[in-house]
Amino acid sequence: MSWTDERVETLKRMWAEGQSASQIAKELGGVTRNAVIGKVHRLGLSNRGEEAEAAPAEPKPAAAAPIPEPAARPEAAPEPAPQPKPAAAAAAPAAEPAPEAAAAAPQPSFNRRTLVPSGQPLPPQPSANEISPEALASVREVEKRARKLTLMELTERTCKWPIGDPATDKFWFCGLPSVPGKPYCEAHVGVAFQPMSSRRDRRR
DNA sequence: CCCTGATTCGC
DNA sequence: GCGAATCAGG
Repeated sequence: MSWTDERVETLKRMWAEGQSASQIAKELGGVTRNAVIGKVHRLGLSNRGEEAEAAPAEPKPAAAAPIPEPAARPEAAPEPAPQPKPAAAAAAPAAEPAPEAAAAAPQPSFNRRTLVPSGQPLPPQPSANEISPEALASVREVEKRARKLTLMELTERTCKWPIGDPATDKFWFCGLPSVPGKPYCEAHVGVAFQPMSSRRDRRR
């Protein structure tokens, strides 16, 4: 790979957006973050964040903008794999396209309980649905050991299951090691990805 | 450990 | 010019 005009432009754009060198490298492909950093320096645009600070009230949308929305909702699950326990297999993750919609998380500053739509609000409470008792017990147990990370501290390998009430300061993310390829830890994957079945709403 | 960017230096 | 290796830090 070489630094074609197009690639350099992408580099500049992403760097200006506050993307990290590794993220840019991943996006470009064929280069490492070192290459990106090296290029950045050679282009002389190291000092990022200084001037040119036009509008981005939030330069870093936390990588892949997680924005978890658990709540047993298979249809909207990030992974189109309703399978409960696919059993460890294919160790090779293969090239992940990583669509990264980068739709800069709207992340409105959680004001008073005003928000929280009526649809799928607080996922922390695995409540209502019929989830295996073991899974529920596991979640409640694991939530006690949650690392209590903030949105910014989440990475591709930390559980993004929200715990607590977003309307209060008693809110954080699980943060335990996530299952490779999944956004949640073992326990939360168990309640997040339901086999889809049951729960046919009775006429209504 | 995971991740950042910064610098060096052989190619 | 390039970027792996390395450094320095969170």
